[in-house]
Amino acid sequence: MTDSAELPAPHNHSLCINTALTLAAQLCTERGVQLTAIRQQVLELIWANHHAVKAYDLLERIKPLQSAAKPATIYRALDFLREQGFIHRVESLNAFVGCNDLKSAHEQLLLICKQCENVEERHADSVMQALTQEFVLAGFTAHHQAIEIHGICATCTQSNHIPQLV
Amino acid sequence: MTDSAELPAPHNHSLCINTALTLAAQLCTERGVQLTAIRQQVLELIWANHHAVKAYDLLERIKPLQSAAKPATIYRALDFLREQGFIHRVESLNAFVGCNDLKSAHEQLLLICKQCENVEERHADSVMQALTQEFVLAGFTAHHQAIEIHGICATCTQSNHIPQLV
DNA sequence: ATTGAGATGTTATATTGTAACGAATATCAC
DNA sequence: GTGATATTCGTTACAATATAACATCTCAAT
Ligand SMILES: [Zn+2]
Ligand SMILES: [Zn+2]
Ligand SMILES: [Zn+2]
Ligand SMILES: [Zn+2]
Repeated sequence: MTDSAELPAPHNHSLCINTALTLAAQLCTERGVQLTAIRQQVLELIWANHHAVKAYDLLERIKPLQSAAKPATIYRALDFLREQGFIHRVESLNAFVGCNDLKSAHEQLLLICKQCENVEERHADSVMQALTQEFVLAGFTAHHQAIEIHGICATCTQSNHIPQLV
Repeated sequence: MTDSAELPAPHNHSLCINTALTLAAQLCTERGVQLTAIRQQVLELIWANHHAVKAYDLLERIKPLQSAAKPATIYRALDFLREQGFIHRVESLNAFVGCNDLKSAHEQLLLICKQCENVEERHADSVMQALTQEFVLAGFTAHHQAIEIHGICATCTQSNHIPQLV
C-alpha cells in the first residue's frame, strides 16, 4: 500500500503508523504510564501523514471519535505524548509531528518542506557534535534543542524538474 | 555605565543599543527604506536588554510614546525589522530579540537561558557547515534556519555556584 | 467500601497573530 | 508646486493558539 502524493518519498506508510503505535504502546507499558484511547487516537492522527499537524486540526479530526473533545483534551494528550518522547513540537509552525526514533533519546533536527509540508527528522551526529562544541565554548549548559530548517525537500525538488503530465 | 544584573555578562549595554540603532538607520538609508518613528522605537524597546520580548509587551511599552498603538502597529514594525534583518524571531518563545550582527547575512543560532532569560546569538561556522552537509545528504534545499538551544548560560552557571550574600 | 492518583469533562479566559479597509504621509515625475 | 503613486499608519474586527481552574470520573490498592 504505497502512498505517493504527499510523502517524503514513496513508502509504505502503514508501516510508519504501525511501528509508531506499537512501540508507543510497548514503551507505555514498560514505563507504567497509560496510553489511553484519547492519547492513542491523537498519536494515530498525528501519524496520518508526515506533515506537522496543528492542535486545532487534531481537535476537529478527533471529534468523530471523542465527541466531548475540547482544546484541553488535545493539549493534554499532546503534553503526554511529548513527555514520553512520542512526538515533537515544531516550534516554528506551532504544530506537532511524530518522532521517528522512539528507541533513542535525541534532540530534534527537522527538515520542513515549504511545498509538500512534510517534516523529515534527521539525527546528525556531526551537527550535534559541532553544536556541543559551541555550547562548551560559550559556557552554556544545554537542556533542550530545536533545530528547524525550512526549505524544499528532495522529492519536491525532483518533481519540480519533471514536466507535468496534466 | 555597566549594567550587571541581567546581562549576558557585565558590559556596556548603551553601546549595544547605540550600535544597533545607528547601523539600522544607516542600512535603511542605503536600502531606501524608512526607519519611521514607530519602527525605531520598537527596535529600541527590543534592545532594552538581551531578553526575548513578546509582541504584546512591546505594545504596552510603546503606548506611552504611541498612544494609538494597536497589535497591528507592533506586528507591522516587527515584520519590517525582520525583513531588514534587524531582529530575529525566537520561534520557541514567540518572542523577538535584536540581531547582533547586522553587517552579515546569517542564520540564527540562539542560546536561550532559562534562568536569566537572556538570548545570546552565535555564529558558528562549524555548526552551519555540518548542517549544510546534512541537507545536501538529504537532497534538501534550505531557505531559512532556526537553531534554538535552551539551557543555562555561563553567567548564571557561575553565579549559581557562588553563595548568595543575602 | 474507602481512598487516592490519574485522567477527563467543562467553562472560561489568556495569549498570539491577521484581515480588511480607509486615512494619512512620503515620494517622484512632470 | 501639482497630481499620481506607493508606503505607512489608524482602526475595527476577528482568527488561531494555548492555559487556568475546578468538577467529575475511573480504577486500582488498601
Ligand atoms: Zn525524534
Ligand atoms: Zn517537499
Ligand atoms: Zn543575527
Ligand atoms: Zn542566564
